[in-house]
Amino acid sequence: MNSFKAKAKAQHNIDTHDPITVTYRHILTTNITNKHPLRVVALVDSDAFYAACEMVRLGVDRETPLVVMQWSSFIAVNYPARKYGISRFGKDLVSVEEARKRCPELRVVHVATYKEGQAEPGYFDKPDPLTHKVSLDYYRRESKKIHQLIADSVPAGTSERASIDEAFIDFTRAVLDVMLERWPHLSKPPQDDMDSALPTPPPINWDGLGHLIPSNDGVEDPEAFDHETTWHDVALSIAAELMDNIRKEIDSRFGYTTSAGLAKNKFLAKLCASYKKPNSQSILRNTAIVGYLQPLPFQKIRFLGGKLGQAISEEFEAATVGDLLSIGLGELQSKFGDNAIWVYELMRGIDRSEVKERPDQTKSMLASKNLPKPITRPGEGQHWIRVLAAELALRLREARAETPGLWPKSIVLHARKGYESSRSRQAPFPFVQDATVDVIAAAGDKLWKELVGVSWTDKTKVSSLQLSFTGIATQETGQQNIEGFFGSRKRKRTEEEDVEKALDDAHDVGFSEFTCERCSKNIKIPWGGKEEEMQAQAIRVEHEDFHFAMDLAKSADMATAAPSKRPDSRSKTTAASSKPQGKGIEKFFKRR
DNA sequence: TCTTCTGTGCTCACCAC
DNA sequence: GTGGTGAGC
Ligand SMILES: Nc1ncnc2c1ncn2[C@H]1C[C@H](O)[C@@H](COP(=O)(O)OP(=O)(O)OP(=O)(O)O)O1
Repeated sequence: MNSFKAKAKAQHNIDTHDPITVTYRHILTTNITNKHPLRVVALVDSDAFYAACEMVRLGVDRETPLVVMQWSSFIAVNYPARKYGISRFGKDLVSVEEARKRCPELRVVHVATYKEGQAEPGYFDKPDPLTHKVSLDYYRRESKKIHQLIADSVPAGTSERASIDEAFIDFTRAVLDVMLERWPHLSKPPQDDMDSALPTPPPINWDGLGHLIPSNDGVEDPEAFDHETTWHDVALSIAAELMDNIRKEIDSRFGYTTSAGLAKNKFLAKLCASYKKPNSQSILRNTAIVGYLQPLPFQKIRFLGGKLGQAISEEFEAATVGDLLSIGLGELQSKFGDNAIWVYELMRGIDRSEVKERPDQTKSMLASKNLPKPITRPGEGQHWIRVLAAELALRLREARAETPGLWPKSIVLHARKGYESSRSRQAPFPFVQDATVDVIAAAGDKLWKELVGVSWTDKTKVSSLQLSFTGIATQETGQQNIEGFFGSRKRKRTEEEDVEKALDDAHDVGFSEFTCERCSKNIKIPWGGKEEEMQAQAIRVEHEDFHFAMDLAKSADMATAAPSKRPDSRSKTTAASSKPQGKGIEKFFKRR
């Protein structure tokens, strides 16, 4: 209930979010900043996104409980399934079997995987992590469709892709447009005085606009809960209408339900989006901000979950945002340096960060594989690099189909040995007509040798590999020539041959053969069942090992001859000397 | 569902050199 | 530009 009262308002200035006088200038300005008094930001989040994607793909009913698995863990659990106590993090419920026992009608879907380095991913009931590689491509594509629809539904440049299933929208511009359309007199300031205050705002009917987070700000008098309507509330209600329309459109067009939060800035929008889920939206009026924040344990807030939050909590014996409100800025600064202002403001719901449009295309593309059974032979590495290359080839091809000029600047290979942190090597990725598996794998192999070649021993175990493209952008001039990039290669392959070969890799029947990149030799491999596949793989790995050994001999010579690259320049610039312990509090920005 | 937590597979931002 | 880290979904 929100009665429209004409009582004189008592301005309390302690509350930063108090109504400030909104003028005609505010309504008519074309320059909307993050300080605009009617600023409204929304955060939209798809409900149980991967699970929703699979429900759409399989055409299952909305009420069907469904989980998405990645190996043996739940990566997404839809809301019907959550009712059975199945959760992503459940410690009392870990196995699919248990989940099925609790919920017999549960649909269980494993994410798509590449089997044995095939050219395209497929769905398997119980893929083997030793031989398969996860593909998240479908979710990225669905995400893109949703973001495109959002971007097309709001003024240009007012939406931001925040993650695979989240987007921010700055509704301020759109809201002002609606206001002027709905109340034309707002464009005519009395006596042409742009700085005169707007008339009293109209009453608002919040019905159907979402969940209003209560304005319970700790005041005892129930009358005090009933705050007067402000122009910012009007702005929120209009944004809520717009948001609701967009959410309905996402649902009817693509079948995805979403939840949204609406508030005066990004931080608060994100925070209130989770107030009520799923398929719902929540509204945080300025009068409700303090009340909503106060009981919140601040260590749940972004960036405060780690050491900084822990340090603050110990220093001030505080747990909630409310506990911290009594700490002055000076005191906070004396203990926590530059971050103090940012923390101080956040605790008060202040966040000036802008909603900024991000290019649709990501700047990097990563294909990675954790190796449950670490590899002990370099040839196995080449096998997995080929698998990763196949995925990158497909994804780059997709991206280029949409944006033809796209090309990555560099290719990077990361490898983790045992429990050490991972090491990487990168190289330019010169333009070729078509990014085939072969071209990418060859570049990856080269990096693989640089990375582990000279240092490979009997005891070397590589437990993780990541191959990625970085600096993906539409191509500018230059670097059209690949001649000499793969020095050892004699024969120049045509694009058609490359495509053909990539397809062969996946689809040949009976007895197959592969052409070795290095020696151009055609090597026969069995094809057919699981058994044959394993044999084929063994042959491939064997052959790769052979080349690797040859290279090793070569590069070992080179290493002793020219130690310019990488011998032990490491040992000098490590730990003690290199890190100035982070300036100020930056060292606290490490989780856990 | 609702004491945010796992490990895996991502993307991005930032830092030192 | 290269290589490493941290943060979040
Ligand atoms: N740590 C992770 N590793 C891999 N994938 C993740 C991880 N966290 C989240 N995802 C994926 C699966 C999720 O469906 C998708 C969106 O994440 P998120 O928004 O946090 O949860 P959700 O969409 O599954 O549920 P909710 O409805 O609560 O938002 O991203």
